[in-house]
Amino acid sequence: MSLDHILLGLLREPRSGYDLKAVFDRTVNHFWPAELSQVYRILKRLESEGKLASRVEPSSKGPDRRVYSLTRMGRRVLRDWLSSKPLVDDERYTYLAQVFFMAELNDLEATTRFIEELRRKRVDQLETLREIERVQLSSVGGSADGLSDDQFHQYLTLRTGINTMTARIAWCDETLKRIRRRSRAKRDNGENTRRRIR
Amino acid sequence: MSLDHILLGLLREPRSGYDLKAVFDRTVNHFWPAELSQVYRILKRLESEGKLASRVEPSSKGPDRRVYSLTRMGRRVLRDWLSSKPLVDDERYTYLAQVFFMAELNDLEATTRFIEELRRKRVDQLETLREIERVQLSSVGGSADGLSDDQFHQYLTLRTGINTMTARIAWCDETLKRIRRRSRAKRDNGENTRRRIR
DNA sequence: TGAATCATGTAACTGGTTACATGATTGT
DNA sequence: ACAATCATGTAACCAGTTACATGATTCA
Repeated sequence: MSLDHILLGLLREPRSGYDLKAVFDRTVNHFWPAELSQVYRILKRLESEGKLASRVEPSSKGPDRRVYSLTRMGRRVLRDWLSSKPLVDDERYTYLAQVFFMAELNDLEATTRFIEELRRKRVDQLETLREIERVQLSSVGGSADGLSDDQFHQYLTLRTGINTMTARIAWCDETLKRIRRRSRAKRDNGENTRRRIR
Repeated sequence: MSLDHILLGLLREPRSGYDLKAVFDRTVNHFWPAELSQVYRILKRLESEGKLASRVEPSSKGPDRRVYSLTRMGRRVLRDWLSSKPLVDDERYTYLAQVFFMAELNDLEATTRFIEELRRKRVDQLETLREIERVQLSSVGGSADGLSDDQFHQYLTLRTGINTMTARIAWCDETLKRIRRRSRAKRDNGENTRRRIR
């Protein structure tokens, strides 16, 4: 149901589905990616539920646009959702499932390569977030103090992305260290064993 | 497709759906929760795809059990998946969507209460993870060095949970601080404005 | 005797993705 | 002429949840 509310939130200004998708990609994408097809379906349903109203407008460029705006009911639903408790979702991480079973490969170097590759992806993601942060802060003079209330709340969501991404990179580093320590211990142990056997 | 592979992973020892669910809840639950109904459906499909084989056994307690085990193909599929690149999923956070639009309430104290409530949930989750860590480490003498290869990889997934949860709690604290700073600035500013108006 | 646990499964629904269909306008 | 962008939508599929049906065994 959350995409519903995100769309209501973004529609505090009237927009078309196509516009909405563009705004989406620039703003909430980092914690809620969405496909255009899904956006259109939900807009339609929200209108049938009375939370949105739409009118068709000619476009300056390309075909007619269907522009949606909040109804009184839509705004009420949005505010009720904002006033509710923090909604914490289940989280699923495929790559952790891979790590969990990776002993099956019986190859600590494979695990190392895996973590290194993951680290690269995470560094990329962090850089993207930091870039957005830079743009956002520079538009208000470089300090978070200059943000409007709206911008401030949006900025907070960016900060948590940066925080967790940093923690994940730290986990990669911690993990690589643990693997090295383990490999060392194994090698030493192996040598001792061999020596004893001879 | 990940639940598929997780089940294959857990089935390195033959088990029934019911057993599997119990193991699930004790082990991979923190990064991949699953419902029993879903487990049964996927086991059935994996068997029809030739990745699992099953036989019915009488139970010591209750009705007959259908015990699944890996086929050669199942093991190959598991190993291929483990050998592939880290699979990083989209992440969706409803509570961040709430924060993102929360300026609509025009009430920084509401945001404060929201973050405090969230912090409490996160502290609970962290405590759960730490408890699992304690149990796991104490079973091998308190140090990660005593873990088997399998246990070691499993322990790593626990560590990332602990890391990110800690980062999220830090974000709550950082956020509460930012809000206080902002409220102070607003109050001071408001007083100045009022004074100037009079 | 009745609750808890063991055990397997189906059906209806939900929220998402990918692929496809259609077509106008703008700039090279 | 053709690619890029603007613009809206449908259909098929997929992975998950919730609710329900069924029934055996064990223990208080």
